[in-house]
Amino acid sequence: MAEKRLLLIDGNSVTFKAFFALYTALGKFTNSEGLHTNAIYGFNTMLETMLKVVQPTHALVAFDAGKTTFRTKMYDNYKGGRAKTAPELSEQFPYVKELLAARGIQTYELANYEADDIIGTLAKQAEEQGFTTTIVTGDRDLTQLADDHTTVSISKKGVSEIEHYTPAYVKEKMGVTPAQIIDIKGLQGDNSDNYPGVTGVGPKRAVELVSTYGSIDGIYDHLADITAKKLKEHLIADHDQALLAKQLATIKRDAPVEKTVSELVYKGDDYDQLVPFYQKMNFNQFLSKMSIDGEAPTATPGLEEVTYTVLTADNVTELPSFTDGCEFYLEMLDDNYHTAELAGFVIGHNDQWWVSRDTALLQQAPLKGLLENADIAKQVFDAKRTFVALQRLAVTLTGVDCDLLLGSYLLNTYDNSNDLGRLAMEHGYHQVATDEDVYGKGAKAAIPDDDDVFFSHLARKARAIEQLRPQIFKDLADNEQTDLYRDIELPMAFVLARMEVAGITVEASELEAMGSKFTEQLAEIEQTIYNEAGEEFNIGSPKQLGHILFEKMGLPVIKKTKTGYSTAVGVLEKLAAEAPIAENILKYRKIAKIQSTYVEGLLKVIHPDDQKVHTRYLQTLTQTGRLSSVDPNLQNIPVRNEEGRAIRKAFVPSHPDWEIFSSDYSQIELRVLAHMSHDKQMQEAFREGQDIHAATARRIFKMGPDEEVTPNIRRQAKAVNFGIVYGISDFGLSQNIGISRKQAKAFIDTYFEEYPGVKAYTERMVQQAHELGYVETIAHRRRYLPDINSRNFNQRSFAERTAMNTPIQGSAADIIKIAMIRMEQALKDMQATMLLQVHDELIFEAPASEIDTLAKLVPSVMDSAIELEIPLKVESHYGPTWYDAK
DNA sequence: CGGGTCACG
DNA sequence: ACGTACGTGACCCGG
Repeated sequence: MAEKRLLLIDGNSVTFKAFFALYTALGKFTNSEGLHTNAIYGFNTMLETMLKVVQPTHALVAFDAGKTTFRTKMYDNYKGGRAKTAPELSEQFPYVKELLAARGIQTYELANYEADDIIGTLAKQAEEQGFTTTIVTGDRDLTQLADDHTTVSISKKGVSEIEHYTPAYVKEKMGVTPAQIIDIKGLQGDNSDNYPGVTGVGPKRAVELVSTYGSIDGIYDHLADITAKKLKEHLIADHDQALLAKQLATIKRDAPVEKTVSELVYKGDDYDQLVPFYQKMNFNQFLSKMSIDGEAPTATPGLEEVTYTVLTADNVTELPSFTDGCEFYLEMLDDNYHTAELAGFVIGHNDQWWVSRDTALLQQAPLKGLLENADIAKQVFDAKRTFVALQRLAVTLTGVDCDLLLGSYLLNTYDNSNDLGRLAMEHGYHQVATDEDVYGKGAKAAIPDDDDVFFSHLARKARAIEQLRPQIFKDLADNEQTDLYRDIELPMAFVLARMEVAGITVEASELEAMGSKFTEQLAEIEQTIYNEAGEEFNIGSPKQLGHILFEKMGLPVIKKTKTGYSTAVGVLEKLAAEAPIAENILKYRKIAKIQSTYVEGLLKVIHPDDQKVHTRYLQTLTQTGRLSSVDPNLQNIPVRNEEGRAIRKAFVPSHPDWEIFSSDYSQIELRVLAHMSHDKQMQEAFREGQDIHAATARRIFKMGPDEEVTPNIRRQAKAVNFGIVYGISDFGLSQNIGISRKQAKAFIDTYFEEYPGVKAYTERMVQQAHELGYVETIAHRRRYLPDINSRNFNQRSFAERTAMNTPIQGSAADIIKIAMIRMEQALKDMQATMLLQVHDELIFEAPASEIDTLAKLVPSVMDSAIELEIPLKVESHYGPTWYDAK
């Protein structure tokens, strides 16, 4: 007999999961009638995966019937206190059922019972009839149903990420058998279902108790063996609660389900229903997938045909003049556009496309003129990348109107894929493949030899830019982000491009000299460490190091990581008092880091032609609006300790008798906080030019006017200020400055009393995040915080801290970006060149003769970039190397 | 390819 | 009861 495979899905749970997994894209998932479709889409994605993996012969999706069940009769507050289901979600349930009907899968619900109980009951029947069963849910409680013939698949974060629980995996992951899950639940209760277990027992303790005594009954049989006094008291006091909780957690295996397993035959897709359904939902991707699989004769094809003309030296002059603007895309396989081979390009408009592999054509008329003509609007994807690459051909891209990547990132910081095909998909446009699909991935990635494959892909990219542009601009306008896009981010792209192209000179000889010195030092320390350890081992391996320190030498274990012993700085510093080896390891680590990352790392990326390094600033990556820097990262060159700082001696001007000049904002984040919070006290401190950390110390420690602020007290106040900016928690602060949590809480409370405006600000940001789902910077940069309503404490807390921090960090990023754009203008008649940005600092090179001018000009541009309620302060330094510009 | 560690603001 | 400071990137190890 053929194998019988049953697929059982918890419809409510999976729909919920899908809804929240695609929550940030909620706005993108609507059909033409305004119905939200993200949960339906996510559900179907999950379903596709499961159908493929399980290949079921039978299937059913169970739903909850209503609010009252036999459990609410047992316990009034069962699932009480739950937030009402969002209407955007509840409207989707009927369509999930319609989808399932079209896919040939039955649905079922039963009054007084939850979906779990239907599943438990049918799984039991199936077991008796020799089925192999797969249960799909988002709820870990169902792992209690795992057995030799039943796997429980839990959809994790995303809808496509699925974890399969067999009994062995349950044991490994949760530390108990499937049958013991209910005992765990009995002890710890369930917050989301709103019932308590035993006071003081969390997951850790519950697992410990259950694995020792087997079950709740086992624990109460051996109460005498339990020595922890408090625990025992709680166990005794909460016995009834524990038994009730266990009962509530137990899934029924004998619910009065009127269906039998044999009735659940999976019929497969009904195209007459499914195709119109997908069309109604606007699920173009699922539609095209059907046709690729060759299953549905009526569906639209995967990708629409695209026509194009191949450009050559002969016909290039026949190009139109594009007075209405044009789309342009320059293809490179490698990320690093400073060096990547230029593989081809596409240009066109109104769905008329011209393509070529011959990028030399771009250097000739009419293309060069067109690209350099400010009056011909260009629509591109990643303007900075395109600009820098064209600059290598001596073509200066001018007149960019739309950068699809930049616009998309501003709308939603998560929509920042460097792959046009992927990004288009995130906006619901499916008529262009991803680069991975066309070019392949990893080492095997290559531009196709087949002209039609390559050119069609290019033409589709240009068409995607043309099609998506109106929507992006409309959405930006709706979000009041047009100014941010037009006046800050788009000009910023070209400022950054020119900084990247300029590069900064690094003296290889200086690095090499340092390198040989470090090599010697490392060899010496290495020997000392081997002697102290009594054997040779790899000091760079935390695993081997942990073995030596804590097993062989028997040093006390101070902290553990997920995988073993922690050997982080804090731990080694504590050990240093009793073991000199710890001190030496710290020394070794410090030098090894400088050597590998900065000496060797930088030497590898110095360009042989010009002795410079050319970083790439990622403008569409961070969630706050900051830049990041890669290949190499020039935003984390050492400065805090002397050995590392010496690396900066290798960064020099590119001409003799020039200097490195640097200006940085002083306390910009706290000033932004003082501005945004309107806090009177904090503003006063800044207006009077006080040392803000000392002023804070006076306030939170209630010091008299004559009392001296000692360095230690100031350090503590500084940590509190930082904490506030990061979105404070008493735990975090206590860890940072080594005080008790209680003391930390007292500090924070006093801080908020002294700076009530700051307190109101933090509360306002968290509230806004709850109400609108996002927070904003001064320039309307937006960050969505989907986890702000999470029932997971950790996720929610993180989102809350982020809600406080992002407007501050992000507004500081807005400010320096404005300054950079104005700076470039201000420098246009000077030789001085802006080279680097390090978040609150700008670095230039300039002839010595221009330094006096710069020393006035740069701070004035920077501190007037934006008008705040308090002044901005800028400090400047210069010298013959970056090291000296301090 | 993820985790640990450490460099920066 | 939960278990955290915010934002990044590069290197090394080991599976």
